Amino acid sequence: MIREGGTAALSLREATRRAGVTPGAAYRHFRGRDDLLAAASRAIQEQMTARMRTAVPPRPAGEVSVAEDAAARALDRLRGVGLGYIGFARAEPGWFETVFFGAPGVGAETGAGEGAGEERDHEVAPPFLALLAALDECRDTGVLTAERREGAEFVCWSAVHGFAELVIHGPLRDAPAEVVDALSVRVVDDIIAGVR
Amino acid sequence: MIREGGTAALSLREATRRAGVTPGAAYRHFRGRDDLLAAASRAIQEQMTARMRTAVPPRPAGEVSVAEDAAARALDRLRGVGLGYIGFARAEPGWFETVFFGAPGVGAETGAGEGAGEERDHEVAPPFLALLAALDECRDTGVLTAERREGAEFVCWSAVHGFAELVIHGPLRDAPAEVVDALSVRVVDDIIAGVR
DNA sequence: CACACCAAGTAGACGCCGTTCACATCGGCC
DNA sequence: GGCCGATGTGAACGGCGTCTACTTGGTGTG
Repeated sequence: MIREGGTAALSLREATRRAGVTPGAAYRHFRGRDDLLAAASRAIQEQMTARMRTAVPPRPAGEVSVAEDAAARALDRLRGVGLGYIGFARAEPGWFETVFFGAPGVGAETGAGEGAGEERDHEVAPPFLALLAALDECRDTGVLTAERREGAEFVCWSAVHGFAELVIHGPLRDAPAEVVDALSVRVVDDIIAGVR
Repeated sequence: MIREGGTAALSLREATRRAGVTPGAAYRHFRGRDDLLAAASRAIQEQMTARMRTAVPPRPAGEVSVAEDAAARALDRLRGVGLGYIGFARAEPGWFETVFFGAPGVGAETGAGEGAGEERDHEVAPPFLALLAALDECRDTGVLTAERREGAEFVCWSAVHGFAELVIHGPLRDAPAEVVDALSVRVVDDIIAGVR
């Protein structure tokens, strides 16, 4: 349901209907619609990281790792993470909409959890972890100084996520695919240049 | 209602209730809830551009415009647009959420309008226009080459909009204000560096 | 073996929502 | 003076999320 129609299209009643069950049964497994949405969001994030992993080709078997090659590989990985993120958003806009946006409303009413043992949802999202790893690799291979590494994840994530939204909801909504392709690499390359 | 609670908090019934009127009356002025939301979005965008205009200090009265100064002023204006955008998103997250995201669902079912004279909503948003103007000024003053100017609006908008989302919904949700302040200028400066 | 127990599901209700339709009302214009 | 269009009303329909009391079927234990 999320896949076609986005977050708003997730209906608890419709979900139970498809499961061949009455609406009340859902409350045996989820605290409510929001909880169901959060569970879906987690499932989607796994798919997303998997896709981002396959988007960047695995390191070639040759072990001739001159420092220069290691740096180039780190840069390629960083580009792959960014382009993979954008690619996922374009391929599955409904899923994408849910991932980083689904759970909390705009109000700050998330405080005052019920129990004490409540595990907060503040664990870092897997796709964000992939970005962190790529940036660390850039620092370790000398592509990024330690100073420039600091906070770079926010700059990179901002640009890539913002572009994804631009393509899905914004003025690039119905631009031809080749234009979006070209702009994708432009955004990723420019942001990497700016962050170095 | 949108201001506190975001897009989802806009209820047509509640709106008519506050207006002291029955729900049906709304349909004399709007085609439905989506149309009301679109009207609200337009109103918000005007407020947003006004705020972005005041965020960048007006040009000093001195008319000693060496080319160098004109370039510096163009750069300042570009920074101001970016920081104003982020500032608006932080000050009014509910409004912000609606502006670039309110109207269409994720599906592409916007086609097949009813009448022939239907004016499409593809007119460019005013805050985006402010960005275009700032970038043009950068080109005219030599800050940006004509080649680099091409498509730069998408790179800039991506970074700034993405950062705003990061602050509102993402891992920077409850970061202290000073950290967000510092990261804001980092993002804006890095993206300008990358785009040049 | 029998029994208590508990997870899972059901039936039905409540209040909110968006939307529609037939009907009232009231002001301005020919 | 009578018409008409804009505006609002009242009631209804179906869908939604959520809650509560009640049934049921399997499982582990005395």
